[in-house]
Amino acid sequence: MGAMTRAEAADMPDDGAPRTPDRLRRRASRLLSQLTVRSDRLINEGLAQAADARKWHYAVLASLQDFGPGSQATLSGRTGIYRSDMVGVLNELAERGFVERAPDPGDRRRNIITISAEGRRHLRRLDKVLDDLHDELLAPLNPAERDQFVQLLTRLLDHHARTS
Amino acid sequence: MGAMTRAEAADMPDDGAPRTPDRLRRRASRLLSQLTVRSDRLINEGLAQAADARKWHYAVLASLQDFGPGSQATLSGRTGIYRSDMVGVLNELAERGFVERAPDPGDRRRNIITISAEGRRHLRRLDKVLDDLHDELLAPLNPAERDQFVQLLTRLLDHHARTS
DNA sequence: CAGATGTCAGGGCCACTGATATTA
DNA sequence: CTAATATCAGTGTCCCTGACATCT
Repeated sequence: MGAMTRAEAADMPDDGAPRTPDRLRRRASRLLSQLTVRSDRLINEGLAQAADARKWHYAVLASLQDFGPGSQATLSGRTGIYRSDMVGVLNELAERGFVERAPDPGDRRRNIITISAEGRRHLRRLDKVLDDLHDELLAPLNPAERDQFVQLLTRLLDHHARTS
Repeated sequence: MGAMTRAEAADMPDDGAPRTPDRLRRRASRLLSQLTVRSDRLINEGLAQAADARKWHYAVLASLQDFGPGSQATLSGRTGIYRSDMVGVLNELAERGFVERAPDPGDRRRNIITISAEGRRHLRRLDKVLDDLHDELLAPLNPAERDQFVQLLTRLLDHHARTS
Protein backbone atom coordinates (compact mmCIF):
# COMPACT_ATOMS: atom_id res chain seq x y z
CA MET A 1 0.00 0.00 0.00
CA GLY A 2 2.90 2.42 0.53
CA ALA A 3 1.61 4.57 3.38
CA MET A 4 1.57 1.52 5.61
CA THR A 5 5.04 2.39 6.84
CA ARG A 6 3.66 4.86 9.31
CA ALA A 7 0.06 3.98 9.92
CA GLU A 8 -0.37 0.26 10.10
CA ALA A 9 -3.43 -1.77 11.03
CA ALA A 10 -6.99 -0.49 10.70
CA ASP A 11 -7.68 -0.75 14.42
CA MET A 12 -4.67 1.12 15.72
CA PRO A 13 -5.68 4.15 17.75
CA ASP A 14 -2.83 6.32 16.54
CA ASP A 15 -4.06 7.70 13.24
CA GLY A 16 -7.71 7.52 12.38
CA ALA A 17 -9.19 8.59 15.73
CA PRO A 18 -10.97 5.29 16.41
CA ARG A 19 -12.36 6.30 19.85
CA THR A 20 -14.92 3.54 20.10
CA PRO A 21 -15.67 1.12 17.27
CA ASP A 22 -19.24 2.36 16.87
CA ARG A 23 -18.75 6.02 16.14
CA LEU A 24 -20.97 5.47 13.14
CA ARG A 25 -23.83 4.21 15.28
CA ARG A 26 -23.51 6.92 17.91
CA ARG A 27 -23.66 10.04 15.81
CA ALA A 28 -26.95 11.69 16.65
CA SER A 29 -27.31 13.08 13.14
CA ARG A 30 -27.08 9.61 11.63
CA LEU A 31 -29.48 8.13 14.15
CA LEU A 32 -31.90 10.92 13.42
CA SER A 33 -31.91 10.55 9.67
CA GLN A 34 -32.08 6.76 9.75
CA LEU A 35 -34.91 6.73 12.26
CA THR A 36 -36.77 9.42 10.36
CA VAL A 37 -36.68 7.38 7.19
CA ARG A 38 -38.38 4.51 9.03
CA SER A 39 -40.78 6.81 10.81
CA ASP A 40 -41.82 8.61 7.64
CA ARG A 41 -42.36 5.36 5.85
CA LEU A 42 -44.39 3.94 8.72
CA ILE A 43 -46.59 7.03 8.93
CA ASN A 44 -47.06 7.51 5.21
CA GLU A 45 -47.83 3.89 4.49
CA GLY A 46 -50.12 3.66 7.48
CA LEU A 47 -52.04 6.77 6.54
CA ALA A 48 -52.27 5.76 2.89
CA GLN A 49 -53.56 2.32 3.69
CA ALA A 50 -55.92 3.16 6.56
CA ALA A 51 -57.27 6.47 5.35
CA ASP A 52 -56.04 7.16 1.80
CA ALA A 53 -54.21 10.16 3.23
CA ARG A 54 -50.79 11.70 3.49
CA LYS A 55 -49.18 13.30 6.49
CA TRP A 56 -49.66 16.73 4.92
CA HIS A 57 -53.39 16.19 5.01
CA TYR A 58 -53.23 15.76 8.73
CA ALA A 59 -51.07 18.81 9.23
CA VAL A 60 -53.41 21.05 7.29
CA LEU A 61 -56.64 19.71 8.77
CA ALA A 62 -55.34 19.81 12.34
CA SER A 63 -54.07 23.33 11.83
CA LEU A 64 -57.47 24.43 10.53
CA GLN A 65 -59.30 22.72 13.36
CA ASP A 66 -57.04 23.98 16.12
CA PHE A 67 -56.31 27.51 14.91
CA GLY A 68 -59.19 28.30 12.60
CA PRO A 69 -59.39 29.19 8.91
CA GLY A 70 -56.56 30.97 7.19
CA SER A 71 -54.93 31.89 3.93
CA GLN A 72 -52.60 29.48 2.21
CA ALA A 73 -49.63 31.49 3.37
CA THR A 74 -50.88 31.28 6.94
CA LEU A 75 -51.31 27.53 6.70
CA SER A 76 -47.85 27.29 5.24
CA GLY A 77 -46.42 28.95 8.30
CA ARG A 78 -48.42 26.82 10.70
CA THR A 79 -47.66 23.47 9.14
CA GLY A 80 -44.19 23.95 7.71
CA ILE A 81 -45.36 22.99 4.23
CA TYR A 82 -43.92 25.16 1.51
CA ARG A 83 -46.24 27.62 -0.20
CA SER A 84 -45.44 26.05 -3.52
CA ASP A 85 -46.36 22.59 -2.25
CA MET A 86 -49.42 23.79 -0.37
CA VAL A 87 -51.34 24.26 -3.62
CA GLY A 88 -51.28 20.56 -4.42
CA VAL A 89 -52.14 19.49 -0.89
CA LEU A 90 -55.15 21.79 -0.83
CA ASN A 91 -56.25 20.54 -4.23
CA GLU A 92 -56.29 17.00 -2.87
CA LEU A 93 -58.17 18.03 0.25
CA ALA A 94 -60.67 20.15 -1.67
CA GLU A 95 -61.30 17.34 -4.19
CA ARG A 96 -62.36 15.13 -1.33
CA GLY A 97 -64.48 17.81 0.23
CA PHE A 98 -62.43 18.16 3.41
CA VAL A 99 -61.69 21.85 2.96
CA GLU A 100 -63.21 24.75 1.06
CA ARG A 101 -61.17 27.34 -0.77
CA ALA A 102 -62.92 30.68 -1.08
CA PRO A 103 -61.53 34.05 -2.16
CA ASP A 104 -61.10 36.56 0.64
CA PRO A 105 -63.47 39.46 -0.06
CA GLY A 106 -61.29 41.79 2.01
CA ASP A 107 -58.06 40.96 0.16
CA ARG A 108 -58.53 39.50 -3.25
CA ARG A 109 -55.04 38.03 -3.41
CA ARG A 110 -55.91 35.57 -0.69
CA ASN A 111 -57.88 32.37 -0.51
CA ILE A 112 -59.49 31.59 2.79
CA ILE A 113 -59.30 27.90 3.60
CA THR A 114 -61.98 26.42 5.82
CA ILE A 115 -62.36 22.91 7.17
CA SER A 116 -65.68 21.21 6.39
CA ALA A 117 -67.76 18.90 8.55
CA GLU A 118 -66.46 15.99 6.51
CA GLY A 119 -62.98 17.32 7.04
CA ARG A 120 -63.49 17.27 10.79
CA ARG A 121 -64.75 13.72 10.60
CA HIS A 122 -61.74 12.76 8.53
CA LEU A 123 -59.41 14.49 10.98
CA ARG A 124 -60.77 12.43 13.87
CA ARG A 125 -60.07 9.30 11.88
CA LEU A 126 -56.58 10.45 11.06
CA ASP A 127 -55.89 11.20 14.71
CA LYS A 128 -56.88 7.65 15.65
CA VAL A 129 -54.76 6.13 12.92
CA LEU A 130 -51.83 8.30 13.98
CA ASP A 131 -52.23 7.28 17.61
CA ASP A 132 -51.85 3.67 16.59
CA LEU A 133 -48.95 4.38 14.29
CA HIS A 134 -47.12 6.31 17.01
CA ASP A 135 -47.72 3.44 19.35
CA GLU A 136 -45.88 1.31 16.85
CA LEU A 137 -43.19 3.92 16.29
CA LEU A 138 -42.50 4.34 20.01
CA ALA A 139 -43.14 0.72 20.95
CA PRO A 140 -39.79 0.15 22.70
CA LEU A 141 -40.32 3.11 25.07
CA ASN A 142 -42.49 3.24 28.16
CA PRO A 143 -44.80 6.25 28.68
CA ALA A 144 -42.25 8.23 30.69
CA GLU A 145 -39.59 7.64 28.08
CA ARG A 146 -41.95 8.66 25.30
CA ASP A 147 -42.59 11.96 27.04
CA GLN A 148 -38.90 12.42 27.55
CA PHE A 149 -38.23 11.71 23.90
CA VAL A 150 -40.85 14.18 22.72
CA GLN A 151 -39.56 16.75 25.15
CA LEU A 152 -35.96 16.40 23.98
CA LEU A 153 -37.01 16.60 20.34
CA THR A 154 -39.10 19.68 21.07
CA ARG A 155 -36.29 21.48 22.82
CA LEU A 156 -33.89 20.73 19.98
CA LEU A 157 -36.34 21.74 17.30
CA ASP A 158 -37.30 24.96 19.08
CA HIS A 159 -33.68 25.89 19.39
CA HIS A 160 -32.93 25.34 15.73
CA ALA A 161 -36.18 26.84 14.53
CA ARG A 162 -35.36 30.12 16.25
CA THR A 163 -31.75 30.03 15.13
CA SER A 164 -32.37 29.59 11.42
CA MET B 1 -69.29 27.98 4.77
CA GLY B 2 -72.51 26.05 4.59
CA ALA B 3 -71.57 23.20 6.88
CA MET B 4 -71.43 25.77 9.62
CA THR B 5 -75.06 25.02 10.57
CA ARG B 6 -74.03 22.00 12.58
CA ALA B 7 -70.43 22.33 13.51
CA GLU B 8 -69.66 25.83 14.49
CA ALA B 9 -66.44 27.36 15.76
CA ALA B 10 -63.05 25.88 15.03
CA ASP B 11 -62.12 25.50 18.70
CA MET B 12 -65.17 23.55 19.86
CA PRO B 13 -64.16 20.23 21.41
CA ASP B 14 -67.20 18.35 20.15
CA ASP B 15 -66.20 17.26 16.68
CA GLY B 16 -62.59 17.41 15.63
CA ALA B 17 -60.94 15.76 18.64
CA PRO B 18 -58.99 18.84 19.76
CA ARG B 19 -57.33 17.24 22.82
CA THR B 20 -54.72 19.89 23.33
CA PRO B 21 -54.13 22.77 20.92
CA ASP B 22 -50.62 21.60 20.04
CA ARG B 23 -51.25 18.13 18.71
CA LEU B 24 -49.28 19.19 15.67
CA ARG B 25 -46.24 20.07 17.74
CA ARG B 26 -46.35 16.94 19.86
CA ARG B 27 -46.43 14.22 17.23
CA ALA B 28 -43.09 12.46 17.48
CA SER B 29 -43.08 11.69 13.75
CA ARG B 30 -43.42 15.37 12.90
CA LEU B 31 -40.78 16.41 15.40
CA LEU B 32 -38.47 13.80 13.98
CA SER B 33 -38.82 14.82 10.35
CA GLN B 34 -38.61 18.52 11.07
CA LEU B 35 -35.57 18.15 13.26
CA THR B 36 -33.91 15.84 10.75
CA VAL B 37 -34.29 18.41 8.01
CA ARG B 38 -32.42 20.93 10.16
CA SER B 39 -29.87 18.38 11.27
CA ASP B 40 -29.14 17.16 7.76
CA ARG B 41 -28.74 20.69 6.52
CA LEU B 42 -26.46 21.62 9.40
CA ILE B 43 -24.26 18.58 8.88
CA ASN B 44 -24.13 18.73 5.09
CA GLU B 45 -23.42 22.45 4.94
CA GLY B 46 -20.87 22.20 7.73
CA LEU B 47 -19.04 19.31 6.10
CA ALA B 48 -19.14 20.95 2.68
CA GLN B 49 -17.79 24.21 3.94
CA ALA B 50 -15.18 22.95 6.40
CA ALA B 51 -13.93 19.90 4.54
CA ASP B 52 -15.47 19.82 1.04
CA ALA B 53 -17.16 16.58 2.08
CA ARG B 54 -20.57 14.97 2.34
CA LYS B 55 -21.89 12.84 5.16
CA TRP B 56 -21.56 9.73 3.00
CA HIS B 57 -17.84 10.32 2.84
CA TYR B 58 -17.66 10.13 6.59
CA ALA B 59 -19.76 6.99 6.75
CA VAL B 60 -17.60 5.15 4.24
CA LEU B 61 -14.26 6.29 5.65
CA ALA B 62 -15.23 5.55 9.25
CA SER B 63 -16.52 2.14 8.25
CA LEU B 64 -13.25 1.36 6.51
CA GLN B 65 -11.18 2.61 9.41
CA ASP B 66 -13.18 0.83 12.10
CA PHE B 67 -13.99 -2.45 10.37
CA GLY B 68 -11.33 -2.76 7.73
CA PRO B 69 -11.45 -3.01 3.94
CA GLY B 70 -14.43 -4.54 2.20
CA SER B 71 -16.34 -4.93 -1.01
CA GLN B 72 -18.83 -2.31 -2.09
CA ALA B 73 -21.69 -4.54 -1.03
CA THR B 74 -20.13 -4.91 2.41
CA LEU B 75 -19.71 -1.16 2.76
CA SER B 76 -23.28 -0.75 1.66
CA GLY B 77 -24.45 -2.93 4.50
CA ARG B 78 -22.26 -1.21 7.05
CA THR B 79 -23.15 2.35 6.14
CA GLY B 80 -26.74 2.06 4.96
CA ILE B 81 -25.88 3.61 1.60
CA TYR B 82 -27.57 1.90 -1.31
CA ARG B 83 -25.39 -0.17 -3.64
CA SER B 84 -26.50 1.96 -6.56
CA ASP B 85 -25.44 5.14 -4.79
CA MET B 86 -22.22 3.69 -3.41
CA VAL B 87 -20.62 3.83 -6.85
CA GLY B 88 -20.75 7.59 -6.98
CA VAL B 89 -19.58 8.06 -3.41
CA LEU B 90 -16.57 5.84 -4.00
CA ASN B 91 -15.79 7.66 -7.22
CA GLU B 92 -15.65 10.92 -5.29
CA LEU B 93 -13.48 9.41 -2.56
CA ALA B 94 -11.16 7.70 -5.02
CA GLU B 95 -10.75 10.89 -7.08
CA ARG B 96 -9.45 12.63 -3.97
CA GLY B 97 -7.18 9.75 -3.10
CA PHE B 98 -8.96 8.84 0.15
CA VAL B 99 -9.72 5.24 -0.86
CA GLU B 100 -8.35 2.73 -3.31
CA ARG B 101 -10.55 0.46 -5.38
CA ALA B 102 -8.82 -2.76 -6.41
CA PRO B 103 -10.29 -5.92 -7.93
CA ASP B 104 -10.49 -8.88 -5.57
CA PRO B 105 -8.16 -11.59 -6.94
CA GLY B 106 -10.15 -14.27 -5.13
CA ASP B 107 -13.56 -13.20 -6.46
CA ARG B 108 -13.42 -11.24 -9.67
CA ARG B 109 -16.91 -9.78 -9.25
CA ARG B 110 -15.76 -7.80 -6.24
CA ASN B 111 -13.80 -4.64 -5.71
CA ILE B 112 -11.91 -4.36 -2.47
CA ILE B 113 -12.02 -0.85 -1.04
CA THR B 114 -9.16 0.28 1.16
CA ILE B 115 -8.67 3.52 3.04
CA SER B 116 -5.44 5.39 2.28
CA ALA B 117 -3.18 7.34 4.62
CA GLU B 118 -4.68 10.52 3.23
CA GLY B 119 -8.10 9.05 3.82
CA ARG B 120 -7.24 8.47 7.46
CA ARG B 121 -6.03 12.02 7.79
CA HIS B 122 -9.20 13.27 6.17
CA LEU B 123 -11.30 11.11 8.49
CA ARG B 124 -9.70 12.66 11.54
CA ARG B 125 -10.55 16.07 10.19
CA LEU B 126 -14.13 15.01 9.50
CA ASP B 127 -14.46 13.64 13.02
CA LYS B 128 -13.39 16.97 14.46
CA VAL B 129 -15.77 18.90 12.23
CA LEU B 130 -18.58 16.53 13.14
CA ASP B 131 -17.84 16.91 16.84
CA ASP B 132 -18.31 20.65 16.51
CA LEU B 133 -21.43 20.30 14.39
CA HIS B 134 -22.98 17.90 16.90
CA ASP B 135 -22.15 20.33 19.62
CA GLU B 136 -24.21 22.83 17.72
CA LEU B 137 -26.95 20.32 16.97
CA LEU B 138 -27.30 19.25 20.59
CA ALA B 139 -26.54 22.65 22.08
CA PRO B 140 -29.70 22.87 24.23
CA LEU B 141 -28.98 19.56 25.96
CA ASN B 142 -26.52 18.91 28.78
CA PRO B 143 -24.19 15.90 28.55
CA ALA B 144 -26.54 13.56 30.42
CA GLU B 145 -29.45 14.57 28.20
CA ARG B 146 -27.37 14.07 25.09
CA ASP B 147 -26.56 10.53 26.17
CA GLN B 148 -30.19 9.95 26.93
CA PHE B 149 -31.20 11.26 23.54
CA VAL B 150 -28.73 9.06 21.71
CA GLN B 151 -29.81 6.10 23.76
CA LEU B 152 -33.49 6.62 23.02
CA LEU B 153 -32.80 7.04 19.31
CA THR B 154 -30.67 3.90 19.31
CA ARG B 155 -33.32 1.81 20.96
CA LEU B 156 -35.99 3.01 18.54
CA LEU B 157 -33.80 2.51 15.51
CA ASP B 158 -32.70 -0.96 16.61
CA HIS B 159 -36.29 -1.97 17.09
CA HIS B 160 -37.37 -0.80 13.66
CA ALA B 161 -34.26 -2.03 11.93
CA ARG B 162 -34.93 -5.56 13.10
CA THR B 163 -38.63 -5.32 12.34
CA SER B 164 -38.35 -4.19 8.73
C1' DC C 1 -28.95 -23.39 -13.06
C1' DA C 2 -29.51 -19.78 -8.99
C1' DG C 3 -27.28 -16.05 -6.72
C1' DA C 4 -24.06 -12.26 -5.80
C1' DT C 5 -21.69 -8.16 -7.53
C1' DG C 6 -20.84 -3.57 -9.60
C1' DT C 7 -22.94 -0.39 -12.61
C1' DC C 8 -26.38 2.50 -14.82
C1' DA C 9 -30.96 4.54 -15.70
C1' DG C 10 -34.67 6.21 -13.63
C1' DG C 11 -38.84 7.05 -10.24
C1' DG C 12 -40.95 9.25 -6.22
C1' DC C 13 -40.86 12.19 -2.42
C1' DC C 14 -39.62 16.30 -0.28
C1' DA C 15 -37.37 20.71 0.68
C1' DC C 16 -36.42 24.53 -1.82
C1' DT C 17 -35.81 28.29 -5.74
C1' DG C 18 -37.34 31.28 -9.22
C1' DA C 19 -40.66 33.34 -12.16
C1' DT C 20 -45.19 35.15 -13.13
C1' DA C 21 -49.80 37.40 -12.70
C1' DT C 22 -52.67 39.53 -9.57
C1' DT C 23 -53.72 42.53 -5.95
C1' DA C 24 -52.72 45.65 -1.81
C1' DC D 1 -43.08 51.65 -6.57
C1' DT D 2 -42.87 47.81 -3.07
C1' DA D 3 -44.59 43.92 -1.13
C1' DA D 4 -47.55 39.84 -0.56
C1' DT D 5 -50.21 36.16 -2.51
C1' DA D 6 -51.29 31.97 -5.19
C1' DT D 7 -49.57 29.29 -8.77
C1' DC D 8 -46.40 26.78 -11.81
C1' DA D 9 -42.06 24.91 -13.42
C1' DG D 10 -38.09 23.01 -12.15
C1' DT D 11 -33.70 21.57 -9.16
C1' DG D 12 -31.12 18.53 -6.01
C1' DT D 13 -30.97 15.07 -2.66
C1' DC D 14 -32.09 10.79 -0.93
C1' DC D 15 -34.29 6.28 -0.79
C1' DC D 16 -35.35 2.82 -3.71
C1' DT D 17 -36.42 -0.28 -8.03
C1' DG D 18 -35.22 -2.60 -12.08
C1' DA D 19 -32.22 -4.06 -15.42
C1' DC D 20 -27.81 -5.62 -17.15
C1' DA D 21 -23.23 -7.99 -17.72
C1' DT D 22 -20.01 -10.40 -15.16
C1' DC D 23 -18.70 -13.85 -12.25
C1' DT D 24 -19.29 -17.77 -8.41
